[in-house]
Amino acid sequence: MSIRNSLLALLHDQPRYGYQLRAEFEDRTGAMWPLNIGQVYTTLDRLERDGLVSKMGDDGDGHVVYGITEAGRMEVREWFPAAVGRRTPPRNELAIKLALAVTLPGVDVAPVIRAQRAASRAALQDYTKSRRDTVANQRPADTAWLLVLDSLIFQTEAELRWLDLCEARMAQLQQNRSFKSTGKASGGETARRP
Amino acid sequence: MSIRNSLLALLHDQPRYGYQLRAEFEDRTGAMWPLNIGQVYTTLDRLERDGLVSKMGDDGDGHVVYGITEAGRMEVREWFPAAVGRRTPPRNELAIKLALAVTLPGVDVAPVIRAQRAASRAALQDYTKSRRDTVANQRPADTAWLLVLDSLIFQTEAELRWLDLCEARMAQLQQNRSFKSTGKASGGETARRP
DNA sequence: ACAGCCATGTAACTTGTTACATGATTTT
DNA sequence: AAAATCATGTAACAAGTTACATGGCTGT
Repeated sequence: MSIRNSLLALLHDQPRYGYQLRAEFEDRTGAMWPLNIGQVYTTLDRLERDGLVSKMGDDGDGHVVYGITEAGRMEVREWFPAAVGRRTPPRNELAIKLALAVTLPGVDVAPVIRAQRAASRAALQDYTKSRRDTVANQRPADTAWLLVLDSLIFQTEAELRWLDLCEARMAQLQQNRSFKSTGKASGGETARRP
Repeated sequence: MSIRNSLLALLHDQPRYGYQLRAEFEDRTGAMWPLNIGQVYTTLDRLERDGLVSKMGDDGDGHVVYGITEAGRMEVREWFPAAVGRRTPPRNELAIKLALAVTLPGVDVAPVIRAQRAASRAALQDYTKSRRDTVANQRPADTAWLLVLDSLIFQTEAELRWLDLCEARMAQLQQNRSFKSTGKASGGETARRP
């Protein structure tokens, strides 16, 4: 849905053609989420099918220019203020993976956490470096790209903190098991089988 | 990919049938990401097509039980320690939306941020409440569900902090524009047109 | 008898990805 | 002349969602 809505928002601003749409999108997101050009054309087809955009013919340079329709404008006006991801947040593959790792027997959780932490740390460093470089350039046009970078940084930091918590929780569990095996059952370990 | 890998991981533990797979998945993720039963069957078909699982026939109760193959086991052993989302992180719809909102003329950013903040705050409260309830129950079986909740909480907190930053950045930009219009150009606003 | 859950599936659909074909224009 | 980039598209595919059909079994 992101791409569809993004292209629509760009066309809400002004009519554009396929290649332009990709360039504008990647300008704003700093090419963090590269947009395949094929995707642009198929999405434009679908938007046209749904009556949200329409071919406006040539622009003099032979480009196939699309314009937004009234129905499309309405969609954009609804999209922007509509909060995202309220109902069911998008599936978090990392969270799912660790949830399975800690509950399935025979999976060694520690290396999973370690590998992810290394990757997340590397990503965070990359983002931070990009941020330094971007700020150094001092180009006000990069406002959007900076926001995207900040979002990625915040997210990754949260991920790292969560990984720490996972590790600590696992250690705690191990300890609890030790206590139990030495006779000191913890309060939470009430028997539940009849 | 999450679902496919999750089902495979569950079958790596032991053979199961469709309904069971959904139940096990939702047990572990606390039904935060509900799994449509139809999806389970189509995914099993694809896994079988790819030679990662195979029908093991009946289990005595008439259930269609699937088992994992050697190829499937290898996939699972690769999946767990493989870090997630390194290359291109999954598209963040909120980040994209705000990046477009701040760069497209004619979009009022403030209400977009406000609406999202309200929604995120509400979500955070829900998660926090669920967490309190779950901890109160003191059932050790909920370890995975707690981790998932913590992940959601961390993520949402990061989102809220990021929204604050966006708002501050916007205010700053406004101020810069005022300065400029009163003749005091800021350092970052170097002219770039030839 | 009927409602509701367990259980297995199928069909049609959406968004998004990848690979390929084709030709024009620009750069080296 | 060759290579790269601009530009438009198509075909095949993957993952996931939704709605529907079907039948057995259980509890009221």
